[in-house]
Amino acid sequence: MSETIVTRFAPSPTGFMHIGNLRTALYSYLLAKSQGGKFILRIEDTDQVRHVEGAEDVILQTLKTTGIEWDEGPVVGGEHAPYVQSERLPIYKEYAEKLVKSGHAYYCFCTAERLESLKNDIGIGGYDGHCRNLTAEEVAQNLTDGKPYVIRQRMPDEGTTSYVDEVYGEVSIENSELRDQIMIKADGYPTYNFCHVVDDYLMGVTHVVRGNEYLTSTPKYCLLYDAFGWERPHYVHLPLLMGKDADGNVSKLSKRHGAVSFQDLVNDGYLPEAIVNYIALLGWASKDTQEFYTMDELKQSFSIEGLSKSPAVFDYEKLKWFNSEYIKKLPDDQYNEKALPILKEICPDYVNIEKLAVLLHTRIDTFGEIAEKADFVINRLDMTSDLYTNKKNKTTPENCLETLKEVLPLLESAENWDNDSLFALLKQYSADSGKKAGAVMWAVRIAIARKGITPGGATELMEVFGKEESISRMKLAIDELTA
RNA sequence: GGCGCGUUGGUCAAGUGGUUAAGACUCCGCCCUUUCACGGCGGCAUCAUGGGUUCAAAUCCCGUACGCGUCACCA
Repeated sequence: MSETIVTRFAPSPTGFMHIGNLRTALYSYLLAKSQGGKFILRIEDTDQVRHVEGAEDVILQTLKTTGIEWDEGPVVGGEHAPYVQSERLPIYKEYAEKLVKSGHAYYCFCTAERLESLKNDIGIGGYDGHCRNLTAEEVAQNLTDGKPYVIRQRMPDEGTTSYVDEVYGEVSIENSELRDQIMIKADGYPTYNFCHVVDDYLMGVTHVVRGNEYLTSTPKYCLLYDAFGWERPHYVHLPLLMGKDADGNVSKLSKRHGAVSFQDLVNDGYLPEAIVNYIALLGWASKDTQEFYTMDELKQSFSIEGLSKSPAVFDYEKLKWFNSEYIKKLPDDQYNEKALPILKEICPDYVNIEKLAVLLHTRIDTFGEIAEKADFVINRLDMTSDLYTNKKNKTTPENCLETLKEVLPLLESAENWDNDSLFALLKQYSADSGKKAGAVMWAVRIAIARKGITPGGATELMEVFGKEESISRMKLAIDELTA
């Protein structure tokens, strides 16, 4: 009988969801779901100093909108409740005491000052084991004296500890490298190093999926499992997500590289589906060349073998491409639901925003770009007459002026102001006048748009502007060219 | 600094001893075309480095370099 896979995502509530954390959650979720397993969400809020109010909601909300559903955890509950560590304090205390009794842990009464001076003497993070061998009487005396204390894990003096990571293979560390880390802090809260082990065991987690910053500290956790006599879980460490700065240097993805939280990305106009699709492929790849994945397809395809060992650089260009593809695939009603409110907000009343939205559909990478792409609609841009010069169509400011003067009355008397009618009208003029269609279109488009690169052609834009504004703009253009 | 992990084009990557070293993004060119975009076609560009092992190495071994991570009463 093969065991049922149980994975978890255990974020600490910091107030925002880093994209790297989201990817960890995704992989953890996918690993469970790819094998019909269970996925648990647990909140690790043991750092009271850095606690942020309402931060838990950000986590829940992000997972919901990305489609990562937890089988056990906050809101949905489960047989291992509670799922918030600050509500599990007695459990950690109990298990820590067990280790003290068995000799795998000990009380430490060293003051912050003493620890600080140690740093100067024996280097970073050193602890000299000062309280390692206190007698039971000394401990009891200190306790009755009310001295503050922590509980430390007693590391073996010699030997090595190793484990086999599912991604990186065997990892071995000399026990002499391991510090007697703190399990229970002076404020009674446990540290991550201790409580995640207890919780993972108690909750039946079979596969620990997390970033590879834990790769070298995992032997300490293995030792904890051993001390309790528990079976060690499988470890799946993930390559880190990197960012590249202006100088081309890479480092762990952080705010200096741009928007790095899920919410930032959404606010910039990225679709959750596109974000998930992109980050799924940052550090994982399937054997085939498929690029687009729905969450269901990811659940089907995901496997540990596809995980990469080397760090991946987050590339905003590729995210943009994914996003533009997802926008193009969006059905009209869903696209309009997002685009129309933005256009309504920024466009003058005479603008046909429905038509403009259609033009923009295949031309934006993010919804945040709409304002920029539509700037010429919102304002009459400053322009110079050299925009009228186009080599391919052999246009010049002079011949454009002539075209505009001749076209203006035709437009003024036009009865239908839709794209097809306007296009037919200008085509007819082109045939009658013997001018190239492209040249006519160019003159009209520049005159009304006042911009070289526009979403859509001359007649499409006239439809967007409506008759009155189009003609008004054209008259302005004629005046400027004449002067 | 000690320890650990990593290194295929600018980026994401496939590749598990014999391949013309896939594919995608970016960039460039061409076609389509009322500009731009979309779409279609094509192109530039990669196995960090030095030694081995082997008939044969991007693939296996060792060294070097570089990068990253980690050494907290943070997670």
